[in-house]
Amino acid sequence: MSGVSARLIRFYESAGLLTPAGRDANGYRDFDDRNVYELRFIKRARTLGFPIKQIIELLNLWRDKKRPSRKVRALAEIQRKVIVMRMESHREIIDVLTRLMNSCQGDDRPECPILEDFGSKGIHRKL
Amino acid sequence: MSGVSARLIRFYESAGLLTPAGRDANGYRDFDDRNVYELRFIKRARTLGFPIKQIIELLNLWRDKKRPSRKVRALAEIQRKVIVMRMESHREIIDVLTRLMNSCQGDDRPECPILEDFGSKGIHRKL
DNA sequence: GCTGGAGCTTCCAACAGTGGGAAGGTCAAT
DNA sequence: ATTGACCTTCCCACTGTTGGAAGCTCCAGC
Repeated sequence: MSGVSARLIRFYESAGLLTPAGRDANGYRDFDDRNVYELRFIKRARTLGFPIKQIIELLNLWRDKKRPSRKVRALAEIQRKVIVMRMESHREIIDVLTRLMNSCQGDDRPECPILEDFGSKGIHRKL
Repeated sequence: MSGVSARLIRFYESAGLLTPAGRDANGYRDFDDRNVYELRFIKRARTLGFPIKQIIELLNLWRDKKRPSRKVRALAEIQRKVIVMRMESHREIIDVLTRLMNSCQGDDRPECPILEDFGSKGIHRKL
């Protein structure tokens, strides 16, 4: 129902994300609507790259009916900045890799500017 | 000289990346030019996001004087694709977070479209 | 010489998230 | 009653990096 694997559900529960599910007489977990909702919530937040700790905070805000939406927005803003920074460094990496690949013939000869770049000293000002 | 922490040097050595450094009479590692070169190589490759296993392959190619540059280029190409894919998913995440943030007032009231989105079912076609 | 501090050595643990597997219990269908 | 597919808990692996502890060594100051 949530699309989360049994394994991961147990992990989320032990990590304090998920409200522990009730147990049947045989000890099996009995998930209610709240659990399913939380799991979808967690899955969505993970998809957006939120780390576990942040998701705990988000869930606490969700559970608090009197939360100020300001706090939710602040968490989203932090996350956005994190992802933007990562994307920028990815952008740089792609630029460098593209440049290196263009400089390398990629044939049967051993000469390779990529390997030379990797070992060269002091060229890498920024990246 | 390489800019790699002592800790990480030992890890790289144990992981089979770095040619094991010679030892002095007291058991201390005695790094030579080759070690320093390899460490700079590793550092550069890590900066570009290459995982350890790929770096091992790259170092093996570097050590092989008769390597075909084709192989080096192929590894760089794979890595480029990996980073491009990551960047694209980051791009999507940023779009979603930006949209969510714009939809949330971010004041003292509890209403928050971000939380509502996280728990809603079936809306997340792609992201 | 003796002591302190800063290096070195090793091993063990932790982080974030998953996945993999073992060992045992339970349930439903055959 | 047996089989297969679940459930339960546990521990381990992985990515790369950092942290600590315990013990040794080196050098500088006194």
